[in-house]
Amino acid sequence: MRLSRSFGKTLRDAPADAETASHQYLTRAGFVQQVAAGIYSYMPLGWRSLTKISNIIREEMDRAGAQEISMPVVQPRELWEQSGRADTFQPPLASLKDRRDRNMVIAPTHEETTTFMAAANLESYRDLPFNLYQIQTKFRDEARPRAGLLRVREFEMKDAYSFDKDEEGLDVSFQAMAAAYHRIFSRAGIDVRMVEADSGPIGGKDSNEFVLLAESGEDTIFVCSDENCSYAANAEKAEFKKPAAAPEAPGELEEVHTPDIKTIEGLAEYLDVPVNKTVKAVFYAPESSTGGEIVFVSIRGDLEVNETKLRNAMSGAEPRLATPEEVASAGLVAGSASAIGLDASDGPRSRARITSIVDDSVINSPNLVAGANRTDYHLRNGNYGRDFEGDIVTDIAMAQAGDACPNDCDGHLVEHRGVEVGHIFKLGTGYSESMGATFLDEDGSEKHALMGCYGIGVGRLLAAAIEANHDDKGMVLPGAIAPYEVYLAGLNTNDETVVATAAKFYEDLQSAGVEVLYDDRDEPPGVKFNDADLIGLPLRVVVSARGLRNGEIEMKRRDASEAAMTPLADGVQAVKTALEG
RNA sequence: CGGGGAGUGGCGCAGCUUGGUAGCGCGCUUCGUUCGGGACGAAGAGGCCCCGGGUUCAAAUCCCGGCUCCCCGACCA
Repeated sequence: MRLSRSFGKTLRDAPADAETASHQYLTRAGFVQQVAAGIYSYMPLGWRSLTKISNIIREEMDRAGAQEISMPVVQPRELWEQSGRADTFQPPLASLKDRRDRNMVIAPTHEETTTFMAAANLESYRDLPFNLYQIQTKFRDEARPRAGLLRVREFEMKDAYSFDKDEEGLDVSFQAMAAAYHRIFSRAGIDVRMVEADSGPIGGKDSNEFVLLAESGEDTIFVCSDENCSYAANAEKAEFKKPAAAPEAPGELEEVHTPDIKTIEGLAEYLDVPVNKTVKAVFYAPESSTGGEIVFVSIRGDLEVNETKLRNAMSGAEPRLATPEEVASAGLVAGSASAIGLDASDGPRSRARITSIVDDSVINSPNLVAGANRTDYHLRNGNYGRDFEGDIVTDIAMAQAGDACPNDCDGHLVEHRGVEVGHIFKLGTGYSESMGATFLDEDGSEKHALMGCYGIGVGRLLAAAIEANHDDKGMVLPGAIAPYEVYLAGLNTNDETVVATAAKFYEDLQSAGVEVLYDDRDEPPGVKFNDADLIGLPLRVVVSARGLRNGEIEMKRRDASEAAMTPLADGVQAVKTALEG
């Protein structure tokens, strides 16, 4: 493609409100155009990159045995009522009515549609397994799109759905997709980590995210520092070893006066005990609650509550911090509360409205300082089991950098920021039950198919790749996803020999199967070099009067600081060699 | 949804406090010169100043209402 004919122009200045590198460079290089908040058009260069990513994904999905299909973006709301997600999907389903007043939705994902398709064609265990995928537009009316293509409302997504007859089959399908994902990201030239993740409301037992490490990412992940240990997890999911306290004989419960002490740190200092010898109380309520229910969380003073883990402990109900009014009406004394004495069945602190959830850090820690449920008083020597109990005891603590790895190794957790570019789930039978995807098994019994689902955000992957690969001049695109392989610039546009030689070389490269963006514009060298750096193709080739005096052209890799001269006669081969290296 | 910021030629901005001819840089058009890291000269084109209402002789500027976009947070299978 001749740059003079390529639609779209480079911009010297980025829009002032573009803050992240990928947003700025995608806009300046003319890859995308913003249409509305979180809604973008792809221009020719951007779409070529997106197509390259899509093709890599397509090849690897096909290789993994998945079959490509295409499902509708606009679909009847009844499908979503059948699965039960019509009113629960967050962010809210975008809806519209067709001319016959029928309720339609704009699909944010396609579990319903795929399962509907599977149900109509699945009869026997002999039909299983199969895996269906598409690369297609999704719309999610996110509350806050941000950072260019990193978080948008409408986007291209590869979504695949596997169907198996049993758990073993699901494991095989799941592993096949994980392997395909590793190949896809490797071929795209980006370094991702597969991390354990929370499944969230979609449910299922296993879920892994593929995260590209980048400071501008929205996600926090923890990776074990031990090279021989593979532990890596999203902060929402991350576990860690909580060192057990030294065994101590339980002391006698003792009330102490703690005037004006409201924080754990203040309490620990005032009583001269380590923070991890205290237990703090945090009050939550189910998001939807207006009835005064309280979730009373007890966790060791040195730990913070992980609200995702808490949500799972609350059977999926979204937790929110309880309001001061709710806390007061439950008879709890903020700043001096504890689960000790929570069992009193009379009065406002009736257990009917209070669920006690205790982090497992508490049960092995003897003689904790706890609230006395009386303003300005605390208790020494609180012991789980003797003085208080929980309705639920589980891990609800937030991991922090430096915590011990949960695996059997000597490592600790190292914190990274990252962008989630892929997510794979084991769904189980939830959708096959609601949508009726059943089959007759070998023994003649009717069973529900076990499902998995597997997503990749295609545009986000492009943005993430730029976040991870750029410098202060522009993108440094991995070759496999760059819109072209070579940026060919002819300098000295007043020199007929240079122009003719550059044009000839352009034809020669194309004939040799090299994808070339030929900068044939009548622009000064500086403009061409800066645009070459901005667009970030892997290799820059310069034809100039200076070089041609020695019968040479110049080649420079985008990720290299030095250029090298090559005889023009060997140019095509030299370019091919450089692209492979 | 809570908090903050911003809407003026394609992009980046000034003008608004103190109402009175819309301005600058880049980009764009034409001609000439120039040609290895965002060249130079000359002549041009291009603006419902976000929208609606109000005040005023007069509104980009003041007042009221609305819309949009960005950032932080909440949220984000």
